[in-house]
Amino acid sequence: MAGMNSTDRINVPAVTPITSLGYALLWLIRARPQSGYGLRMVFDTTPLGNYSSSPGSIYPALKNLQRAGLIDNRREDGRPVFVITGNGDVALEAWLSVPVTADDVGRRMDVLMMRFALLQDDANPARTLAFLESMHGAAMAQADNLEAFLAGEVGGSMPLQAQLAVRYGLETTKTTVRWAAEAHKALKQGEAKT
Amino acid sequence: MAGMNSTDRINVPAVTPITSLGYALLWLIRARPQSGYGLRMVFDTTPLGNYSSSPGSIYPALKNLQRAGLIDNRREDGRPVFVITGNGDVALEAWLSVPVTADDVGRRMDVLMMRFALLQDDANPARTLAFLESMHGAAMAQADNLEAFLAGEVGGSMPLQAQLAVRYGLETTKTTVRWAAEAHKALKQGEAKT
DNA sequence: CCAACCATGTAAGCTGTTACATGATTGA
DNA sequence: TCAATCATGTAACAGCTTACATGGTTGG
Repeated sequence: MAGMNSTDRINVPAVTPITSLGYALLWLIRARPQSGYGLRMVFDTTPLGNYSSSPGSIYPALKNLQRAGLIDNRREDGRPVFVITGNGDVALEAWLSVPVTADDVGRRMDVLMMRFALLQDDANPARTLAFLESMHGAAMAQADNLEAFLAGEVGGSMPLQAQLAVRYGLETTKTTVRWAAEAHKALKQGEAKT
Repeated sequence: MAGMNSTDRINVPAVTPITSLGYALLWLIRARPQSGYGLRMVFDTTPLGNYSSSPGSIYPALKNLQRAGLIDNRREDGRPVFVITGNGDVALEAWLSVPVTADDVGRRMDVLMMRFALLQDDANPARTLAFLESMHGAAMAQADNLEAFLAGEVGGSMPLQAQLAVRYGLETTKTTVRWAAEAHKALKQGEAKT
């Protein structure tokens, strides 16, 4: 047993946390069970979150989802397909429902926009509106943060161009506030028509 | 020599390309020669690009700059300081002068804003204006790209919420266009006053 | 003398990417 | 039969981050 340490006998790879790419895959699989190859083709032909369609991205993420018990690998009509499990559905629902934070708005707008796109045709239409409301509130909070920073000790004494750079972040955040309000209105109108 | 392969005798780490963090360090060192610790403190007390002040970020980047011959490690009054070399100055000047592309605007605004902040008090004031003009043009090009995409085959047939997500990118880009124009005006006015 | 600061480093992880390799199936 | 498509995988890298470790110096 010389030279053996605790990791030597562990051959079961750990389940790492599900990433945004993982949730995108989960959503696609729930919408239509398909193979890894099929999923890659989806990423190839649509601008889904800007993720790469290369195997090095997709397959490791699928392995991880499977290890986490969120998807299953079956064979239908001789073709391999991934299907979502009960746990997978629960996890996806939970992720889609997480409230938006000011930090999200400041640093992960790309992920938020992907979540918004995945909420398309959601079983519970109110959830999309709740998402936009949450985002609207978080963006306003983030705008307050940035304004407070600029008015404060540190922000106010920065060189002009550093201040202008922060001001750009503020303008972008305000754009987010406006967009969330407009998207909310657009969806509510579409809803009323039904 | 059994078991030996070509990598066994290579102990000189390769010089990897200089990253945006590297250029930020280079700029700070040029402004004032100082130790790695001193640089960390700068990242600690200012929001420089949102980089971490942790040693795991700074020291490897400094090593790389040194390997590339862009900085030197000296000792002044018994204290260690990094100083910029002639090559370092050339590399920094070149990086600060690179034209802005539409892709930069779409995906690396954080880096562009850091560059803008580093142009503060530049030896050549016209360069800052040129940067903003370049950014303005690139942002307009990017806005055209997004509008063309939405009007086109693929974009037009996407689900509503995916379209709204792209539209968010468009609004953000338009904000960039406006900001660049306003910053340009602000800096020209400040220049005229002198 | 010892807490606080100065100074530098490594290991592991995160969340992907590009590039390469491999084989099965299938329709023309 | 052979090119195209279907299907899955690994290795290496990118550009950081967090967490941990390690010592020297210095002022009170």
